Amino acid sequence: MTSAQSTKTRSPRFRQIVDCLRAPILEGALPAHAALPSERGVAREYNVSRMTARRALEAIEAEGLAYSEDRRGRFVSPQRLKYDVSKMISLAAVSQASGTKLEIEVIEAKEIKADAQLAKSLSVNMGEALYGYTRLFRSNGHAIFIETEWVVASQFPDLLNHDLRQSTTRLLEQNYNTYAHSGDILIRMRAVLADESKLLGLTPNHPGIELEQVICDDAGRPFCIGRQIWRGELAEFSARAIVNPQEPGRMKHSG
Amino acid sequence: MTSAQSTKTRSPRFRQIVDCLRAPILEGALPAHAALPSERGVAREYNVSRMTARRALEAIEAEGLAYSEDRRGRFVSPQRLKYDVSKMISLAAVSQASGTKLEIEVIEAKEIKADAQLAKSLSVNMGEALYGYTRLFRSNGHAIFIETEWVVASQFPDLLNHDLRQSTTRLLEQNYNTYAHSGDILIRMRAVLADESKLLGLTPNHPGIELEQVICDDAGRPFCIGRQIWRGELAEFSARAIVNPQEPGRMKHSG
DNA sequence: AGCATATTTTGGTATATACCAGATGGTTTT
DNA sequence: AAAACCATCTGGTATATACCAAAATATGCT
Repeated sequence: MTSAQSTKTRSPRFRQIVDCLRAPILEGALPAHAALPSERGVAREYNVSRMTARRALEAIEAEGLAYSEDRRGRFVSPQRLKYDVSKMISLAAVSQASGTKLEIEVIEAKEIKADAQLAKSLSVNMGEALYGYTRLFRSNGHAIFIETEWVVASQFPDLLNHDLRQSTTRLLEQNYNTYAHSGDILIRMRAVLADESKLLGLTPNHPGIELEQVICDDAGRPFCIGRQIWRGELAEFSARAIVNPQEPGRMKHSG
Repeated sequence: MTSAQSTKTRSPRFRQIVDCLRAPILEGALPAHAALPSERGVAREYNVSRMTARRALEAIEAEGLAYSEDRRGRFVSPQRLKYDVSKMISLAAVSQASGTKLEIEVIEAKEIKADAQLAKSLSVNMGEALYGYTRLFRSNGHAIFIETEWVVASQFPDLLNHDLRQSTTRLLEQNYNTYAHSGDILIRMRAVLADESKLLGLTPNHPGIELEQVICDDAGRPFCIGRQIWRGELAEFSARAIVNPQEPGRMKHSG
């Protein structure tokens, strides 16, 4: 007979707790990175089992309002980082547009041989030597996304001896006279993989957004492939699309 | 003493099950919408508790490989639907580009008064009459995203009496001589809300991708605001970015 | 102060059990 | 053939309990 009258079709208990937890965050009563109550704390406070408390906190996470760190606690998410994909092609845009300084840590940098997919994207033969490097991007020490880029080694000799903790676009401009002109971009949602989670300080299966880009020079030749995986709750992409006005002949309807 | 020797730091049990469940899906052994084993089924088969089985299946969901329907089961996800945001601004692109026919169901259509945000985006005064309509998009009966659009009522008189189960862009072109020229697009990840879940046939908190767009005419005047919420595992957005080559003066570095 | 050592707290994993309500499918009745 | 009924299966919710290992904190010692 526990709470008999109201057990009709009311929202589940954990969802009510979610509402209580959400309110102070949305009201701004809690600053970014402030600690949320622990699972056991919520369980005590609302007199539910720990698993129910956990489900409530996980829902808050799913809404992007908080993130969890293993064996540390849950914390209020900072603001999203806006990335204008049509203004600039690399991270300089992110860093400038949002007024946020991005810290870059080089995770790995090595020479590899192009597999089928990379070879095709970069218009080179399979087995061609490529430079590949993986970097972790943070803002105020808070991990945001991981990026791996590949370029043709012969085109950018000695690239890996440069300081990779800067905008790649700029680096290639200043040292190799190669300018980014256009880029094809692909955005999709996927879960963060196990190895990526470790770098991002997340638990596996955290929802993320993958961004792939092929960067081309003035001649339309691709010279750089990039693949980013963002913490989903921190990503925000903007773009400006222009419907081709010079080419209305393609319209086919008879009206 | 249950499985003593191997309890060092190996991956958790549910993750091993995930690997087993994932394999046949990735190999294509299971067609789209094929049923996965039930939670109780997995629990029996792998000799784990139902909650552990559930966690494994939820992980498969998080990876976008399957979706669940309440009290029906879990099923293999179909292919993603590609949406080129830079080619065209409305759904005609989706429908054509992917070669998939989209079924459109009108959920709601009514006249409202512009709130502060809508008024600002559409460059009209607050309280101005708008037409707002919500449509559900499916492919082969499978819900993919919900879209709500708002237009200025006085600009498109009688709009709601037209058949809204078609491309809005086309409708406005043919009947009101208004052509989409450019659009600002915003993409971000967020959980699917409760009311949206019902329409999409999902459980709340399903990870989704929100796409907002402001569509402008040749004169740069905004005439339509659209907001879509996609099932995250089904969305894939592409874009072509072109770095402005006529305007290199903005570069500020001293090199 | 600086260091090493316990203790507590935390999220993650896992089991066992229980009930609910909608969906499903087979059976019976009309 | 259509409608009504019913047992079964399903995912969703919820509790109670237990252990692990890493992180944070407190404690004691030098």
